Amino acid sequence: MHRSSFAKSLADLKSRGVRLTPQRQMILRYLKETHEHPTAEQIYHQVSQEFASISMATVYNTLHRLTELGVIRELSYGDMSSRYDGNDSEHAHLVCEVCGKVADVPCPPIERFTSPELFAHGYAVGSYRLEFYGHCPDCQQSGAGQRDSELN
Amino acid sequence: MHRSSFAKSLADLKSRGVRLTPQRQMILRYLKETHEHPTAEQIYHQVSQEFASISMATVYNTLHRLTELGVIRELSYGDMSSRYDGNDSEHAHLVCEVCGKVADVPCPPIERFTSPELFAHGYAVGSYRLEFYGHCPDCQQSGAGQRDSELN
DNA sequence: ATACATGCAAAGTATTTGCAATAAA
DNA sequence: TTTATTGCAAATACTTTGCATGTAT
Repeated sequence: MHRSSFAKSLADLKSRGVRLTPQRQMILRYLKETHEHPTAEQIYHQVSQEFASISMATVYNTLHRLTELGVIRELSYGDMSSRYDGNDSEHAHLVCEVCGKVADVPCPPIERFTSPELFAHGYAVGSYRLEFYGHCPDCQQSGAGQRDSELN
Repeated sequence: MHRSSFAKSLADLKSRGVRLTPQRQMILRYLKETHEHPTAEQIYHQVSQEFASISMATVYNTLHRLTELGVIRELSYGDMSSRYDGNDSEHAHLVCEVCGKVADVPCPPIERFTSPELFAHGYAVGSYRLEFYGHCPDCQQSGAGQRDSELN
């Protein structure tokens, strides 16, 4: 038996002296338990059900703080709101350009696609992002495809 | 001698029946000639010098159209405005998280990092994006680092 | 000639901020 | 008790839209 990813992150944050308000715990738990890559809006909606008075400002505050602390990831896109990912292990994403759904895919270790030219620029690289864009199975069959709003 | 990337794209668009207004040509030329990955604002500013009456709406319209046509790429980020890339060949980016500067890096062919799991999801993948985040040489030495606004 | 692009100003959306009230440590 | 976080409302930043005018083909 191993502790949930949520419990692990929580302990980690506590040991780092991060203040753990109920709001933060709920947001973190939700992100660690879902695989949905929700938007701030969806997180707000979800967490509101248990904690009615929470505000969007707190949701955004918390998401930034957790991202900065490295326990979640922010995925930003040009034409839709950012999505948040509780899976902090190394992986890539499959993004549906029609409905916005995001799926996780395993990803080769970073060394696989780093080149000497990369280092030649002298950047101190801390992280990377690999994403594939396309149409998900649902949106391929339903000719027109559902909008970003409907499912995902 | 080979035709400039701009001339090539222009001919390509013409043959595809795309209406080539002076505004569009200027924006496209600028993007094909710079390696700066400018924002919409920067493009507007630059093109305004030759074509004073151009509007932001036209800049955005054009950027979307050109992206859709596949001759440029849009790079969106969470905390700053999108940047546009006239280099339509396969490559990755090095992004400075301090000043926002974006550099091109060669990138292995897509097959190098696709896995069976990727296909198992059934997505029809059309494109991908690979980005490395870190601190550029300039921002590493200048301890505090310049802000997104200053240089890049 | 005509469909499509432009430019303006107004609207929209996502996200951020200031600040007084509140609660975690 | 102290200092960071919350929640509200107002503000900002970026991007999009409606519509009358203009223009590339």
